[in-house]
Amino acid sequence: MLDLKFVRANPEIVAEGLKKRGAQVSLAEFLALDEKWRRQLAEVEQLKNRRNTVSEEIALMKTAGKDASAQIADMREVSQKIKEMDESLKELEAEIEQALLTLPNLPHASVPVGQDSVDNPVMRIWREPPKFGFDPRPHWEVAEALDILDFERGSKVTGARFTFYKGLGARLERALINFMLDLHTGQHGYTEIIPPFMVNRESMIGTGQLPKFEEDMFKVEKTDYYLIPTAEVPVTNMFRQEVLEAETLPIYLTAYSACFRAEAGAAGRDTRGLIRQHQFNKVELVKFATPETSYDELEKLTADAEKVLQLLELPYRVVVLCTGDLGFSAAKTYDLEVWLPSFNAYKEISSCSNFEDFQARRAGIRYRPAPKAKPQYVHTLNGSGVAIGRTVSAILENFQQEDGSVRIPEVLRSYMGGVEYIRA
RNA sequence: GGAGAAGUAGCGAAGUGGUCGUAACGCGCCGCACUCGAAAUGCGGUUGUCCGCAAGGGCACGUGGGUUCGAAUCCCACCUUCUCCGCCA
Repeated sequence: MLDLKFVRANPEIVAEGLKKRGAQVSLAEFLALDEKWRRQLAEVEQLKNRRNTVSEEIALMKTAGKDASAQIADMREVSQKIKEMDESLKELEAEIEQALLTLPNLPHASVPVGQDSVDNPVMRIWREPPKFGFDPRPHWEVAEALDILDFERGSKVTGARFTFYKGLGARLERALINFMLDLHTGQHGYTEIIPPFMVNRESMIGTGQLPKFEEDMFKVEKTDYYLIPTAEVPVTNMFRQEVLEAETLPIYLTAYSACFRAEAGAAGRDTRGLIRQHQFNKVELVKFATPETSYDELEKLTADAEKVLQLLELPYRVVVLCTGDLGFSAAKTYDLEVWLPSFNAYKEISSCSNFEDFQARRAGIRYRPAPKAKPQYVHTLNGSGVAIGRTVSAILENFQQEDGSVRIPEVLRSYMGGVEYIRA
């Protein structure tokens, strides 16, 4: 959420930022609404002041044994007026709140202006894509030949975009989760979290999934709960409506969770394989930082995610999302894209963002810069560290052998019970 | 799921219709004094937020409603925690 005061004072800066994203927003209407609200607020507060003063007088008169019926009758009218005005004020507030909640974050100055993913500049490339002496197969074919993924039964038991992992396939998924958590906790200084996989509506608003993207979520019937689309939601909301002590920052948390996405609008895209599932596993990185350090922290967080791919020997590149491709809540985002031979392209496997105070303002996450100082909003960051299902895909495709077996990267073997190759 | 109890500042806790919710009292924390220094002791300070150029106001006692001239206090609904029972991995 943008700062109302900032929007009020700098409408042209806000309008420009939103335009760079390609968002069509009329600020004039919004500002008029705000103006109206402030006018009414001043008016009703004056009435409340009068009510408070006179009520005190009534109390004094009563204890003195005097008749206060004239004042009481007077206040009855004032109170009625206040009630009416409070109601209309509440409606105005709700309108402003709604407008504010549906405005996306402003891009950081360093974010390149562009329309869509085609305009995302490539920052760096790690390892060239592999060359095969044979026709490499897509991961779903590799996996079915090895009997480690069962897409058909997933569809039967649940529906499209659900999958059974089996044998060494399941083992590989579990190995990756453990490897990544061990790396981030052991080498990168993160504290491990296992969060709830369902959250309430407040939390979804806190990180920016709601109110705009309801269709992308799975909602649990008869409750206020949503299945989490990423551990970012519960982990960031851990400190919702709290004031953190400055010396505790930065906070580094890493969490494994299953993630659930309705994938509305994705019909027909990536229908085969593990790339686009309704349920997938992910190890997430979340940081809470001061505004002064948050962009350094973003670089470090991205490096932490990259380390996973490097140790797994997977070729990848890093792009910076241009203004038009930036997510709703993010001020700046780096995407890590892993090479997938079956796509003959790089595919997103991690998205690392600095949200600045956008989420913190929604969720009320603050810190006290100094012992006596006013609380300030923290900056929140997160990134996949990394998506597990897509990593499995990348391993199956990049490390497949001509005989159909798949080489397990060195670093994973101890997690795989010493297995070096998955064979049929 | 059933029965009971409770939610007030960083923590404990008082207040049960008006005369001070920047909230008694205690702990903690900050400053000062005393001291070579510390401890102990004494004195002072210690919520957040909104509107306003300011002066100055408004709001908040789990949350949301209601009653009243006036609600932490009375009424209703909900949330959370605790105790007991039931069920359960």
